Amino acid sequence: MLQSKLLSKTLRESPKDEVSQNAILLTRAGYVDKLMAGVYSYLPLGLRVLNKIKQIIRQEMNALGAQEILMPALTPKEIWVKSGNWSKIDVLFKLKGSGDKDYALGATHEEVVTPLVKKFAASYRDLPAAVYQIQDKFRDEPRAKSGLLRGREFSMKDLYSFHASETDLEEFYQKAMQAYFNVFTRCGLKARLVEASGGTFSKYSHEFQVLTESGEDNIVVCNQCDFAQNTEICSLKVGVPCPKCGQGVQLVKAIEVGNIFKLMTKFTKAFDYQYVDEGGKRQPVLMGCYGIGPSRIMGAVAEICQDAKGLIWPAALTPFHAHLLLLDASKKKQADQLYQDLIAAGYDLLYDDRLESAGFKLKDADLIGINIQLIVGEKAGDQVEYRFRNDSAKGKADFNQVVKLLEKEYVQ
RNA sequence: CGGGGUAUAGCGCAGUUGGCUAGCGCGUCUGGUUUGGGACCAGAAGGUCGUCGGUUCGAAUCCGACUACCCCGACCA
Repeated sequence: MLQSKLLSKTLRESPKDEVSQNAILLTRAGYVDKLMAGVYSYLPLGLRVLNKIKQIIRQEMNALGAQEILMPALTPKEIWVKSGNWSKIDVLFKLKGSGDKDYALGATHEEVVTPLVKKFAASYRDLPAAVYQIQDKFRDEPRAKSGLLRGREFSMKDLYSFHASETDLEEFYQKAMQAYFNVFTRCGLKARLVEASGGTFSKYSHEFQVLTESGEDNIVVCNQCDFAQNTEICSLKVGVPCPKCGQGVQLVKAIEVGNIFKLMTKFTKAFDYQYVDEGGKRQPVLMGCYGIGPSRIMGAVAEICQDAKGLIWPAALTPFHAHLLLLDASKKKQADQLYQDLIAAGYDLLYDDRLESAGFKLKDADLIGINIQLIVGEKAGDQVEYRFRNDSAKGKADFNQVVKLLEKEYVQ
């Protein structure tokens, strides 16, 4: 991709109406554009990152044996009334269509998925069943804030599992938990499993929290063991002994990036979903649900992976494998050739071919934060200078060495 | 939904004891000189001053209402 053609423009100054770091940096670097409070457009750079996150999630969900589907975002009032959530979910976006018909925009999809799976998985032979989708969710938050972290429309991967027995649900729940850890690790985040309330769903749930000062959630954690609880259910005071290992607990801030629940029969009862067992008897179906917010992961990574110069994308999420910078116009042929050759070798490059000063391009590249910078200029002669944005390595290399470098970083 | 703040060109801002043609920086366009850490010179385009109403000879400026956005809180399937 030629940067001269890329639809985005970096901003020297922070947008006036953003305070959160993720919104400031993603806006300044040209990844997103705010349409209204809590609602963002993803520009080409931002969409690439978002898609990489979604792809990682897809791989982990597929490995779990879940099948990807896509449900509608526009839903009829009736299903929400049936579950009781028409009045219980206060952030539900409700709207009227012609003929005065009531609709809701999907804030979650139990109401759609439960009757859906019921149609196709009526026998014990069909269970367990697990389906997921990646779709935008709509929640009428009383106060959207913190950039991508709390929006009114945001990307969500929601997985639902259906089981014939509690042990089967438990087994899947554990596997899903591991898959979630895999997702966060691959996205460059250290997530912590935290016990939390289940909201209107179930008594307790597990959240995946990324510890950072810029988080919105308060959690009580033990540094010695894996004990962690959200303050919404935790009554422990700072410094008191950990109920699990006896060491002192502390209060920290965190960003919630995932949440899993055992719903048991809450929705299968509401939608009268039972399966037929080996003996021909009808039995209750047990259900679990598992959510991850790709856009929130993007916000969390932007919040954490940055320095004074700009963003620093982890290798797995970088919008392009490398950012090629032409700093000396007289070497355009060399840079063009490198660009063509690396594309031919299968890599995604952003090529800064603009007629801008060297300093301008270097500043821009640091702000955008692509994992590796490849610089063609006078310093490296016929070679190319490479630099990892996270400062882990830099040097000079010829074409073959650059290919090896990229291979090592991106091809496993 | 309570409290606080903001609203002037694409972005960031100045201008407000009411006054003539609403400015500055960045960005954009034209020409020229530049090119290793956001270059320089010359010229140009770009504005219903958030919206509606009021006061006035005259409103970006004063008054009222509304809207949007940000922050704190409440809320958070």
